[in-house]
Formats: sequence, C-alpha cells, structure tokens
Amino acid sequence: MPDTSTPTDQIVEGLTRAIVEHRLQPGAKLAEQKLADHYGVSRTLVRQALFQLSQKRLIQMEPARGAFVATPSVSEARQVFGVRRMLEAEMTRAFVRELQPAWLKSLQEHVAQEREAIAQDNVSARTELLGDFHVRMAELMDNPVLADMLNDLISRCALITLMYQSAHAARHSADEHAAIVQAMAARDENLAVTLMAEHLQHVEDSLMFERTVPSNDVAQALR
Amino acid sequence: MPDTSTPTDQIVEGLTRAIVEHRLQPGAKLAEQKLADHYGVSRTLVRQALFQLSQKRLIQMEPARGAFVATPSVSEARQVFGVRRMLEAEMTRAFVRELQPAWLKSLQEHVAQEREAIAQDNVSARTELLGDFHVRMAELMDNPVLADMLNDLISRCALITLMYQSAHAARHSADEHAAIVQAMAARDENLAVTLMAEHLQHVEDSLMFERTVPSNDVAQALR
DNA sequence: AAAATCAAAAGTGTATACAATTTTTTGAAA
DNA sequence: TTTCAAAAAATTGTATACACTTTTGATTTT
Repeated sequence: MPDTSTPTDQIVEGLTRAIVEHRLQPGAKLAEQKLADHYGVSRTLVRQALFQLSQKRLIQMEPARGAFVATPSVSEARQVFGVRRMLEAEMTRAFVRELQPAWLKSLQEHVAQEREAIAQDNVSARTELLGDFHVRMAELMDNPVLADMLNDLISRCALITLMYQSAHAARHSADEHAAIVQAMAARDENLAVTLMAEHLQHVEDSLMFERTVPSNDVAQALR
Repeated sequence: MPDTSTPTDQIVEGLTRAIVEHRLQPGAKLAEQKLADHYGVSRTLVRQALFQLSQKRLIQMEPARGAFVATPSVSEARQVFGVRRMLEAEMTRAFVRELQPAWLKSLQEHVAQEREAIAQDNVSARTELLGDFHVRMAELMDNPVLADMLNDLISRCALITLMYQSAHAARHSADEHAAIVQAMAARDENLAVTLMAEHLQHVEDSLMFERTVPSNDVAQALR
C-alpha cells in the first residue's frame, strides 16, 4: 500500500476506508483526541482531515459537539444515486463513441477480476472492484475530473449501502458489468447506456437502511 | 448578505467570491498571515478555509510553499465542461419529464432577471445569474445533492472563463436559456436536452485562456 | 424510585508558540 | 553590472495552551 503524501491525507484515507467498509458505522462519534492518539499526531491534523471528510459528506460535523460518521437520509441516498445515473449514462455514451480496443480489453480484464474476487469470496476486494469498474471507465477516457467526482459519489454510495452486498447481489452486479461491456463491444451505444442506467437502478433498489445507533469503538475499528 | 455560520465558512465564502469574480487572478499567492490579518482571525482558521478551497479545486496547495489560486490546464478545463455537459444533459431530461408548471414559471422569471441585469450592464449580477440558472434547475427538482455538485462545477468554470463574459456573450447565453425554457414549456424533451448541450458547448467555445502570472495584492482584492 | 440539579470531566474552537523550510536580502567576487 | 553565496526574514507545518461548551455522574429533591 503506497504512502499518501501528507499525514493529513493518510488520516483521510484511513477514515474513508473505515467508513466505506463499514468498520465505522453511520452515526459513530469521531473524537478528535482518540483519533490523534491512534495516528500519533496532534488534534490539528485530525481536524484538517475531519473537515475534508465533511466536505466529501462522509462525516457530519455538529458545532461544539464533534464529528460523526454521516447518516444520510433515504432522500439524500436517492439523490446521490440519481446523480450517478445522470452522470454515468452520458459517460457510457461518450465511452462507446470514443471506444478504443484497449479500453474494452481493460474492462474485460476488470470484470474477470471481479469474478475472481467473488469466486474466492473476498468480500472487501469484490466491493472495491465493483465500485472501481465505474471509475475505471473515467480513467480510461483520460478524464481525472470525472474519475474524482465518481470516486466521491461511489464512496457516498458505499456509506449508504448495506454493510456488505450479499454474494448474490455481487454476482448480479458483475454480470451486469459484463453485459455492459458486451454492448460496448458491439458498439451499441443506446443498449450500453440503458444497461448502465438499469444496473445503477438495481444497485439502488437493493439498498437497505439499517440505521443502528452505535456506540462504536473507534480505536478498534481502525485496527 | 446573510452571515454564514462559522468564521471558517465566511473565509471560504469570501475567497470563493474573490476567485470566481477574478479579483484574485489564477496563480495569485494566498499567504496565510495576510489573510488572517484581513479577516481578523488566526492562521488556524485561514488554513481550514484554504484546505476546503483546495478540495473544491479553486486553489492549489504546494507543500511548504503555500496556497495559490488554481491555474487549471486547458485539458482540465475541457474535462470540467465535459462533466457539466454529461450531468446537465440528463438533468434537463429529468427536468422535462417531471416538469411542473411552477418550475417553468420560476425559470422564466429567472431569465427575465438575467435580461434585466444585462440591460443594466450589471456585470457581476449577470455573471452570477447566468450560472445560477443551472443550479436553479437542480433546486427546483428538490435535489440539493445535484445542486451542490453543479455549484462547485460552475465555480470551477467561472475560474476558468475569461475575466468577464463580454456583454454580447452574456446576451447570447440568456437567449439560449430562454430557448431551453421554451423547449421545456413545449415538453420537447429531446430538444431541451440538445439545446442545453449546445449551450454548454458554446460557453466552452467562448473560453479564452489568459494565463497572466500576477503578483497580486491580496488585501486589495478582498476590498 | 424517578426527576432535577449542579460540579467535575471531557471535548471542541481558536490562538499562539516553535521547528523546519522557503524566500528575500545582502554583499562579495567575477 | 551581473552572478553567486550566505545570512536574515518571512512562511509553512505541527504541537500545545486555554477558554468555552457539552457530557457525565453524583447528590439532592420530589
């Protein structure tokens, strides 16, 4: 795992993973001093990290009360997925229009990786890969602006979705990814766009909101 | 002008306006102590604000060297506009599909305001209104997630575009907004989407990159 | 026993201190 | 005058200090 540049970035990275992987449950208190102790830095750097996370909407800061892992409402969750559908429908269209053989190969390999992780029952790898499929498209198109934006949206989705996707749902997602790639290979722009929109709708439909109010042990969650 | 909640937010707000309105030119150094003096706070709060702005990509932070108003490359600029086109094309489609009479009225009034600002040659008002047209659509659809995202994208676009749009270009934009609203009123989904995409393309095409390297007086730019 | 009260503890918000780095200035040599 | 080097000044990065707010928990009151 490569070092991210600044200490603050490392904290952001670590907390993001913990939140996205649901080791920190929505609503969990993020006490500054505890985090500072865990990372061996002062509260100053922890605060910087928390502010960044609050901008990414992964945590919510309440004045004088501190930071908590975000607990998005059902309405907000639907909006996030709505934005993804809008953005990714058109992204798919652009992708097919500018399609290059190497792109196709890359996505096919990616789907193969997804299936391998699913076969091996590697839950965290498969979750990450299933999200990365979408970011990979933006990266292949050489559009880091889009890739960054999708990455943030997908993090928010991960916070929203159920603890872990069931193995069944994961297989379903991988199959849909494969179908999308197939439509792309056939240069069928409209089919690819439709399949992508449907895929995202399926992921959204599989949402379940377990809003447990947890008194979470931060130190343990971060290992 | 209403007070934003925290002091940090006020600094973010102030700097955002200064950058978007080009009172701070791309590349300008943002020295922490100078900003702190100007806002009458300590560097602590200025730093928090700078980190937030760097996440919004309005400024760029270089390690040990400080913060500078961002100078996006031509390639990045095209990507930002590309994302806007993707997102707003589908937003327009959804808007027309769910269209309510009140929405139409609101947009028509907005265009009227744009034209008033243009007639009065109120440059900063017209620039803000022309950008807000797009955010208003998201707000009318009751989608703050989308509205926030568009707001950030439009800020980045404002940083990119020439100092101020020419009066001619502003009139052109307002006319295109009016045409889009007309297509919406006719419930012509595809026409509205097409007009929106073309509109954004026109704005992008009117881009000019004046990359002056300025030694900018921060205190003066902030009034 | 439940509710209310208040003191102590813990936690957040901001300023300041200080080490490390970068920029500017100064001054000598070419 | 221009160029380079070293010292001085300014600036950033991080930790710490301290005021103020919230939370906790014991004690009293109903």
